[in-house]
Amino acid sequence: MPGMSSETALLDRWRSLLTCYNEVAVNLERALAEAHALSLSEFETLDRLATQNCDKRRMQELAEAMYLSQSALSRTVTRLVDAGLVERTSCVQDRRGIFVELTEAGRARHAEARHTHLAVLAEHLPAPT
Amino acid sequence: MPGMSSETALLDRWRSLLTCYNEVAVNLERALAEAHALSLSEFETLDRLATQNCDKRRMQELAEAMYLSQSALSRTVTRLVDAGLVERTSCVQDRRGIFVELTEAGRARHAEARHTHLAVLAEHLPAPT
DNA sequence: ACGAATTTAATGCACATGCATCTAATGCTT
DNA sequence: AAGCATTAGATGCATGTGCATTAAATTCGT
Repeated sequence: MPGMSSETALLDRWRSLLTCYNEVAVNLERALAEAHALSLSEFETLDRLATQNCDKRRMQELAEAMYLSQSALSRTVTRLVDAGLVERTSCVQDRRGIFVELTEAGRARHAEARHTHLAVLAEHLPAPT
Repeated sequence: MPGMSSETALLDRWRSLLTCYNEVAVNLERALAEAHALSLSEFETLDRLATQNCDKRRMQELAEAMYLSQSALSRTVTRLVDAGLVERTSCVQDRRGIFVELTEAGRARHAEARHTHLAVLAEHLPAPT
């Protein structure tokens, strides 16, 4: 029966991807929440802002680099604003646009959380075969 | 600076895992919903029941093999029951336990959906390097 | 230059999930 | 045998997400 073994190989790869992803994601989520009061989405948002050269990003640019819908990102940013970690500033060139910018507190929180992030990856992300 | 390149390698692997997982998961979710009115969790639940030798599983056994909390699984099963795809039958040996069992409709739905599942994996799961 | 179409981001809504709790049944200790 | 601890699974609750819609600003067509 042709294609049989490639089907099971495909399923195996998907299963192992799923296992691996969930293992890391669950532990990241827990560690970031406990140690830094951040969800994974929140950390990823801060990380995009801290990592890219300029600390000021349009919502849309942010959304493109992330695995969140536009609405989910909007609310994530709202939570970060409420926590004092980012600020929204409207953009003069196109007044529909919104800039999101790290605050000092946001930069500091990200710097702390980065270590936890790396530690969890080192512990739970299996080495490449 | 020691460990520097391994850190970026770690981050790169995590990013690519994330990208890959999201790409596949989003497409699976959409394809299964459109073509078979199933969420990924629902499909995975049916799949566990259809794949394991006996079609009758305790909630707990099911939960162990899945990436869902106990409560999420309980509600997923409730949705599948409402859709007529599985049945709950209580277990005589231990009357706290609940057996979950595929119905004929459930078996049929899984058989159809399996093809969609494989097709999406084949299309979106990158080949191993 | 004016109006329609498009784009940006926020919001109402429905819903799936996890945590904590609850109920029922079983096991364990004395 | 009685009582306490444990286990199985369901449910209340809070929350994060996506879809569809909305409001405001910009762009395009004529």
